Amino acid sequence: MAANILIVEDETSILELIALNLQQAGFNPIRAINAEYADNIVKETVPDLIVLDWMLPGMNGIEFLKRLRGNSLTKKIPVIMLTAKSEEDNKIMGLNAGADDYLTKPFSPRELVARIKALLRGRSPELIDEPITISELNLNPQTHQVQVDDKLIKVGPTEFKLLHFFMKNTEIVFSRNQIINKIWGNNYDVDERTVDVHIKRLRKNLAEVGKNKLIHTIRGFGYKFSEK
Amino acid sequence: MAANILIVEDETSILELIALNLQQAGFNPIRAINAEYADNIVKETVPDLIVLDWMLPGMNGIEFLKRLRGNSLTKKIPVIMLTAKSEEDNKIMGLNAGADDYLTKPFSPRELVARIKALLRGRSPELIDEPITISELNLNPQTHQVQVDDKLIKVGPTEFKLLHFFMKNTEIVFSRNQIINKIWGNNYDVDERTVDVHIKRLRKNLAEVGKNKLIHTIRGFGYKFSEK
DNA sequence: ATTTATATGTCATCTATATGTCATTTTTAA
DNA sequence: TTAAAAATGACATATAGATGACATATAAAT
Repeated sequence: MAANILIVEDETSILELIALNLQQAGFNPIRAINAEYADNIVKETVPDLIVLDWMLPGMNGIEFLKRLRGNSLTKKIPVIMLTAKSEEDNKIMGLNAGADDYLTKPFSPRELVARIKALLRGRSPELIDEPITISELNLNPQTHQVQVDDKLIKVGPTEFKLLHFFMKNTEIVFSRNQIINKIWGNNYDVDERTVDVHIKRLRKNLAEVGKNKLIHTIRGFGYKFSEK
Repeated sequence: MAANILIVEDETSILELIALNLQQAGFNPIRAINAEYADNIVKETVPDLIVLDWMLPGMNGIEFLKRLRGNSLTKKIPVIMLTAKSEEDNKIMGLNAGADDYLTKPFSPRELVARIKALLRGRSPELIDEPITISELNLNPQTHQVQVDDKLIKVGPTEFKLLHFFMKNTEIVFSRNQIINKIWGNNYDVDERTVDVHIKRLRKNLAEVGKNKLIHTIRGFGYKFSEK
């Protein structure tokens, strides 16, 4: 569920520093110590954002970036470039090559996280855990609360995940299998009917505040969360 | 943990005076003798607050301020403007440009510190280690005491840190790993279950004054401190 | 330096809550 | 009216969290 962020950085101390901070900020860091390695990772799982060091052994950052931009699958991934202070001029080259933002070393991890959030907010807001309100129903991932006005609603762990997922993806119909993959994970083996049961439980919870109608059954296809 | 405060002031005597006083007040002062220099610093580490002189050589204070407000990352940093008495009219301009407070020279360092605290209290209370009281439970980091009314509560070292952390970050759910990182430090290797044990000990301590309910278990996610 | 007290982290056990499945009932669309 | 799909209630099981005990580590006192 958390955004996958690929970090391409050859200095392992910095790599770890970044990874740790991203983890703390609720992201899922993926480490790569050079561009070749990163390239392989990208082929397997397209990350949601890339933090890319300018100076890398072998294929350098710019080259890797150009490659990313040349492929339709990876063309749109937001990229933040890391440059050393002395290479300041490179930032122009970096931005020209298609970087979305850049940061000069040394930088504060806090700022990096802030910039990542800023970029993700623009591109894929569903990946940052911000509070969501839909027809007075408010879900706050930080406080782990669901409420209407000031009335708190008790919701079990799985139901919470389910509701969060729905509220991040309103109006879209999901099959039971899609829901299982999103909530339980890809290689999890649960019965399709189990989804029905959790939907039922969630509806029961929401019924306390009269919001159970937000979850719609699409007969033959699955479920969707909709205001309409 | 101490708040980073950027001071932008061209007269080094005043700069040092301010820096000294902030240090004494437990803040971490960062010095800049002009706006260009300050700009570079801000790019590296976003400070928690800026003390900005109005009259500066080169780019003046207002210009710098406008620049700050134009960037989403720095937009929200509280800024205190310093103006000379003769420039009193400028305070209006300063506030228009987005300053959060202003102070006319000569000012007492004590007053500056007070205003800084006031601003931080509103924006990021976790940065000033002041006593915190939440539903009658009072924690004082200076005296290292926890009490309700006048009744002192005995709390072990780890439990104290834990409680302090929770009281600075109320309502937010933290995973056991996040708690470990915050309390034990980043590269410390303790079992996740250990958190449970310390939570239990803290609850036991708080139970003496009936405040154990302030710590909530969020099944499957972690713990949070909440009045609700 | 030695003793004493206090705090720490881990483990095994107990308890509460959540989970997934199934059988049954109800709803829906043709 | 009927067949398929979805809703529901019940239940056995799994899992996460609470707790008490203990051996060890750390700090304080002598």
